Amino acid sequence: MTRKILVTSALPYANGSIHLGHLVEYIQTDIWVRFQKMQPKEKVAECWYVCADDTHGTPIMLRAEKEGVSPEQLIDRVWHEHKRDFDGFHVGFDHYYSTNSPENREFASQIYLKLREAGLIERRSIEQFYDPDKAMFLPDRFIKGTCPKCGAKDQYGDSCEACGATYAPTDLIDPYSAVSGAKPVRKESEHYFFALGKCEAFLKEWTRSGTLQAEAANKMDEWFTAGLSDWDISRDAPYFGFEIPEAPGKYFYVWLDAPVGYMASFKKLCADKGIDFDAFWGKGSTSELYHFIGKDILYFHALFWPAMLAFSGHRTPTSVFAHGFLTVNGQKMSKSRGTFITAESYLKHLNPEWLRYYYAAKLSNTMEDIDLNLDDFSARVNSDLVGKFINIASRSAGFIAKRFGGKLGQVPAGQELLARMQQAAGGIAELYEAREYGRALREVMALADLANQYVDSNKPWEIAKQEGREAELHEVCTVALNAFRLLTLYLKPVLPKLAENVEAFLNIAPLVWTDAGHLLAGHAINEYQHLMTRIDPKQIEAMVEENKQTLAPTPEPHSQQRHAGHQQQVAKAEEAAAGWEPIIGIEDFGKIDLRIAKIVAASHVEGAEKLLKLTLDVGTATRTVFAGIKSAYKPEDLVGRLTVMVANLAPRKMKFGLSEGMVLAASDERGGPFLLSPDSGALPGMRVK
RNA sequence: GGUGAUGUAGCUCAGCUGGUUAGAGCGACGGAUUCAUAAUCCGUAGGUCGGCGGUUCAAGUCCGCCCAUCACCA
Repeated sequence: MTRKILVTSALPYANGSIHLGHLVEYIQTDIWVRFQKMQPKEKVAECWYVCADDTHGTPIMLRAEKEGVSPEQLIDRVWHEHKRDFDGFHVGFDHYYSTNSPENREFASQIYLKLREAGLIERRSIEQFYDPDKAMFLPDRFIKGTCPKCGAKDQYGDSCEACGATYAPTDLIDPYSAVSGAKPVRKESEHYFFALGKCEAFLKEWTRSGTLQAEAANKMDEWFTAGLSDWDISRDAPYFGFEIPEAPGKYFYVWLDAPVGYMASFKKLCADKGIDFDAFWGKGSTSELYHFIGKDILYFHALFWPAMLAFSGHRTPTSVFAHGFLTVNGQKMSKSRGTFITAESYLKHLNPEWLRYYYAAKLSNTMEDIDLNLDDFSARVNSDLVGKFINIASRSAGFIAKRFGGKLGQVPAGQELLARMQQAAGGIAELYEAREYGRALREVMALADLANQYVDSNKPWEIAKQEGREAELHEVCTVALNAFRLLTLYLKPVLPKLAENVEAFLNIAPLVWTDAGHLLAGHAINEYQHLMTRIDPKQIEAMVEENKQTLAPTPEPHSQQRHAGHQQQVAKAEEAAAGWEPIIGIEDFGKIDLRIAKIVAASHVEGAEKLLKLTLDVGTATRTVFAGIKSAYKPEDLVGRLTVMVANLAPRKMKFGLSEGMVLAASDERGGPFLLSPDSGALPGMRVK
């Protein structure tokens, strides 16, 4: 069966730089595509890889305004930056486009009209916050105000970064527009909705028939259980995007036209290369369509997108491949720790293929997060790539050049090592196909170990000193270089640039998978030049240092909307502005009755994630308090110790019982909570002031 | 708060439907070697498989509770 394959990576948003988190996805996809392109035409007739910048939405509009340029100018500049970064990492798109293209406008409109015809578009009015100064509606993230729970100032409209509470923007105290500072007003507007609920039967069917990852299927079940709600697909002017047909002043929400960008990008490629578009996107198409995405945007790609396609007369994706997030040194990427590393700065200091190899070594077909441990990174790359793999060529090539005029000898029929390595081609191919790159590379490195053992046991350096053993020496080095060629072939999807250099060294045509079926003999090769250097830890240090940022006191608002593969997972607490709570007078402080309390009993609370139940002796009375300190303290360690409590806090009814006050503890992103303790001598019931 | 996932040697990870003394790579340590931009080869040590309890003839593998990390939803 001949396969025709179209592959996409999610569309990066055009308001930020590409960073190492994004690259997990593009490298994962690129490896898969390169593997497919190495297959013979009888197996894989065509394999195309397209992507584009995701360019619409409020954040882009406002950022352009802030920079004093038009949105078009902004997205044009970012496109070039993104393209440069992807090229730098050898991500080989067949076409990299923009969602702000005529093709995309056409497809988005067309799909919308088809959905409307199918009765899946509904209109109704909703009330939202509106900025009267800027004359625009405000997304939740652009409304700030005081947290209704803890009173922290300047919190976003969806959640508080100080206390973690979540709420609706309408709950904020003294809300203001993050754009103009004006007090937002409530205003009604008509919105367009995609009736996802009506697609439920189809989606359940699609989920079952598609080859979704097990974890993704679980997620889908969760969503089905929760019920599918309508999707708001329109935004009011001013909005940078496409106007909805026959709806003046209404624009497609950026997430509607973003995935459509896959089609638009491919359409343009078709025009350039004469490819049959409908063979890939038409209803009933027998070609394969795969979307590589981050797990955070599964909802869009496994629910909205297939529904949009199915009810607008298109084929649905063959599969959606979701991957996990990237952590660096076991933690979320952090600007202050210097682990929020941009593609650009990585390329300034390090070799892109090191990262490609390391990611590949960590990747599987699951949605699990992967960790970039910088120490492990250099140890692994140096050991595997330079120590094991490159070393095989380096230790054999000299003899061929010096003793045999740069010409390979013969390989005896049935040579054991090479036969074994050749036989591995099928298994390794299956692992690549299944996106089990980590396993694939483990196999390849096991073969590299065998090759080194072969050289070691045949000791060419000894043979070389003995007269009359030239033929033996020639054979050993020829076998070793053939082993090296096979290893290069197996690593080529991961290390395309290195493979190219090896092909030049061995003086051979670009390697394809079927080349595993034959060996090189009596062939003239070129002089060996070192193919890869080791990582110097200083390079990593320099890169991390360069990425360390002093955080601005007032961070600019950023969009919560996640688009394609945008792992914008920077540790949150750092983004919170540092600032003192409102200044109060002594009389205000006097209202707080702080007392020394002795913990006489402490226990876990069934079903509570963070709470411990404390019984406090405050001298004249006993109080029950639920404290969110479970993460830091064991109940048995607390009994008997003294701490400080707010004795006159209004009792609060909680799910688990009545909490009569609170105990004091310190914490921030560096740790905690740490319970307060008085110096010795203090007794239960004493007032703290 | 709800749901899902993860937690196995110093590090990064394998361990399928429960079944002999729990594995690999890297690192560490000891030896060998010198062809190779200190690479390679041989060997050694390291784990109460997050914790507690349960089911079973038998549990890293199943169940419950707890702890930790992460994600999604509200």
